[in-house]
Amino acid sequence: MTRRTQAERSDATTALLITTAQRLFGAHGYAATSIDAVAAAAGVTKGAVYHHFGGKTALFRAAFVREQEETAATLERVAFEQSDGWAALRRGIRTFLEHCLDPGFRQIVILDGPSVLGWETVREIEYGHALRVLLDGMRLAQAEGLFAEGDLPARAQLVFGALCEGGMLLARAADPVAALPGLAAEADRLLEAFKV
Amino acid sequence: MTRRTQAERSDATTALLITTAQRLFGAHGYAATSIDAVAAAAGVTKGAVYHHFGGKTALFRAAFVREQEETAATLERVAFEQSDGWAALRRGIRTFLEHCLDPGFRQIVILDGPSVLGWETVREIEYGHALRVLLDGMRLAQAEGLFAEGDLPARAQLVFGALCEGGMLLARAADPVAALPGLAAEADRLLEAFKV
DNA sequence: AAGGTTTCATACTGACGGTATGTAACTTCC
DNA sequence: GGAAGTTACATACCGTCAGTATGAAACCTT
Repeated sequence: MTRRTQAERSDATTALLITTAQRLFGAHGYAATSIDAVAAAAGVTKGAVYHHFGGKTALFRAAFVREQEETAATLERVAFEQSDGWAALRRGIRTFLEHCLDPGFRQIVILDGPSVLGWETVREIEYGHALRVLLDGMRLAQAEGLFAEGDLPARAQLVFGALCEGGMLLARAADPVAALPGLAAEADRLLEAFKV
Repeated sequence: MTRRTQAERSDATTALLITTAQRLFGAHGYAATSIDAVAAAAGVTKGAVYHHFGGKTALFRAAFVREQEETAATLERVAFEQSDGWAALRRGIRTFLEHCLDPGFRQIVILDGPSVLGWETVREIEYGHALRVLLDGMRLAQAEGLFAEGDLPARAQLVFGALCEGGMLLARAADPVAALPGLAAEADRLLEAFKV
């Protein structure tokens, strides 16, 4: 093997483990995925996992954070393309719903996340990613005079909960692509509740 | 022990197991609760559990259904006291949020349910209980001409998702009793989105 | 009351999360 | 540039727990 620094070795293994964990946890769920399975799929053994992560929960948390990072990045990208805060919110809703068509995202973030990490931890992470983007959009819309006064964090949370349900609903639809517009319309309507 | 019929023995043990499972799953979560622990707390052994239930998941499912039954009963009771469909919906929202102050309900229904049973199963059960009451309320309000046309099941689902988030938010508040009115107001506002 | 069925207890197996310990790869210091 | 020490991993092992097999006790049928 070519000579690598410790940092390179460590980073490569860690990154590979997170990617592998994301794939397996996402495909089969947390409970049905053993640490040995993740390690084997990554070409290492359990020892490596426990060297880099505190335990199975910590490994899952890393995969969860990765999902959140990817989601937030996508949301921010499409939001920036919009002209005003309100358009960004509407576009974000649609994008989030589409994002829920990824089975791995649904399994890790929506289904297993709260159970494995607890609600507090999940929301803490989301406040730094997907939920932050939503809240930023609401703040922007409010600054533009389009959004009613009120408890914005709570409001964002409620809408976020509705969107997660919408995403699951969409994924179960016989034809998700066809179901998206109608569902997005209902979600948009939810948002209208807070229009000034 | 006094002589009992088989049906009495069976029903008594089953009921006791469900109640005990509800308590332990609710207090410590699904993963941290062993079948042996439930059996011991109910004064029987694992053999009895596996005689009456297909496995740990089936036992949890029974506890989940029980939670739903209790929730739906409470919601229906308060809804019947209201004068019209819209008032019933508003009262139901408030009652559901209060119901989320029960840690066992949050743990079993909101946190562990989707992960353990899967989203399909959870929603199937909820469609026969809590979600059905919400949908009935929406249908009633619509029949009274107060509720806008649209995909009611999807709408109920979205609102339900928002309410679950609201319930978790409420439970985390430093003073839930004080936080309830504000949160209920935000949730009510969500509902206003569908007012004609 | 004898034989059959239901209800449950006991004994056991395999899988898996986690730990302890050993070893190879890399870094630091002389 | 080699010894000493640290980091990155592998291997072996333990405890826990879901699930199964088997047997005994309670109940039912005739």
